[in-house]
Amino acid sequence: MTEFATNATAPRYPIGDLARQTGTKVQTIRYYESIGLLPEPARTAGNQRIYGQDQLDRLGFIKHARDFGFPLDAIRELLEMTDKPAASCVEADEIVSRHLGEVRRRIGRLQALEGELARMLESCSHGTVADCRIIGVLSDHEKCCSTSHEPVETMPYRSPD
Amino acid sequence: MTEFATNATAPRYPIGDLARQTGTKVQTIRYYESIGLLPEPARTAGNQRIYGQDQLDRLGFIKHARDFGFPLDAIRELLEMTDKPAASCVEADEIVSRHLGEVRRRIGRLQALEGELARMLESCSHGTVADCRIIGVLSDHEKCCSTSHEPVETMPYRSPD
DNA sequence: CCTTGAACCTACAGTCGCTGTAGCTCCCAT
DNA sequence: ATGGGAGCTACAGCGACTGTAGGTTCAAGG
Repeated sequence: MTEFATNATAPRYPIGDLARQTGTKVQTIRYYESIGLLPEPARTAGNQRIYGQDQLDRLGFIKHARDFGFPLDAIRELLEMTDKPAASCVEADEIVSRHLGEVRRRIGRLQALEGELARMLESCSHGTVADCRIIGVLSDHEKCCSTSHEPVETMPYRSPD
Repeated sequence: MTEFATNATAPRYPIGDLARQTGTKVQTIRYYESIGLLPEPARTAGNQRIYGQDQLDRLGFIKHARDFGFPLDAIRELLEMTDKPAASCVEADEIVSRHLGEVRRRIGRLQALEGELARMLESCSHGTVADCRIIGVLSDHEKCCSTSHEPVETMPYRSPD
C-alpha cells in the first residue's frame, strides 16, 4: 500500500485540494506552473498532479504575496531568496521598498484624480448635455482645473465577487 | 456655394499631427479606430489617413477622459452623449459617480496595503533571509497583521517615462 | 528627375495575470 | 457498472495598448 520512495505519512494533495487550501483557482495553479513559478509536480498513474507540503507552502507564499500586490516577477525573486536562507535579506527589503513606493505613488495620483472627479460632479447642474460641465471639462482642456495632468494608470472595473 | 469638397480652409491632419496635438501615440489612434471609438477617416490617394477638426476634437476628448482614468467603455458612452446635446446629462453624472466610487475604493485598499508594507519594512532587522520578518510574514499567514486580506487589484510596474 | 529618410501602411505578437471554454479522461462512491 | 465531479490539454479572451516586421508614400534637397 505504501510506496517506497517518499515518506508514508507525507501528505499528497491533488490540485483541487491545493486550490482550496490556498484560495487559488485550479487554473491559476496550472498557470503558475506553466510560467515556472511552481515546479512540475509528481503525477499519478492517470497523469494527474500530486503535490506535497513544500508545494503547498510555496503556493501559499505566492498567494500571500499576490494579495499584497507584488507582481509575479518580484515574487519570483522573493522565492529565490527563500531558497538560500543564509543570504542577507537586503534584496527583500529593496523589493518591498520599491513596491511601497509604487503604492504610494499610485495613492497620490488617485487622490488627485479623486479631487478632480468630485469637483466635476459638484459643478454639474443636472441640465442637458449641451451645458453639462462634465462633458465640458472633458471636451476642453482649458476648463479643467488640474495642474499636472499625468495620466492615471489603467483602471479596470473589477467584477464584484 | 462651397459645397464642392468641404471647406477650402478646413484643416487636414495626417495621423502624426493628430498624435502630436493630442499626446496620443499613432498606434493608439489606429487602435481606437479598430475598436470603433474613432470613425474611419478619409484617405489620401496614397491610402494615408487624413483627419479634420472634428476628429481632432473627438480624440482630444478621448485622451482627456483616459487621463481621468475612465475605461474605454465609459468613454464610448460619454461620446454618444456628446452626439445628442439636448438630452439630460444624468447618465454622464452616473458614469462619473461610478468612476469616483471606484477610485475611492482603490484608494482605500491601497492605503491598507501601504500600512502593511510599511510595517513589514519596519520589522525587518536586516539580517539573513532565515530570520527576515518580510519573508516570514509572506510565508506564514499567522504572522501577518492584516484583518481582512482582500487581494489588491493587479498592480503593474509602469515603465518610468 | 532622383534619392534619401521620415512618416505612413497592414498585420500580427506580446504585455500582465489570469479566466473561461471545449472536449476529452480519470477517479471514487454507490 | 455507472454517474458525476474532478482532472487533463490546448487555446482564446480580457483591457488598453505597445512593439515589431516588412512594406509603401511623401516631401525636401541635390
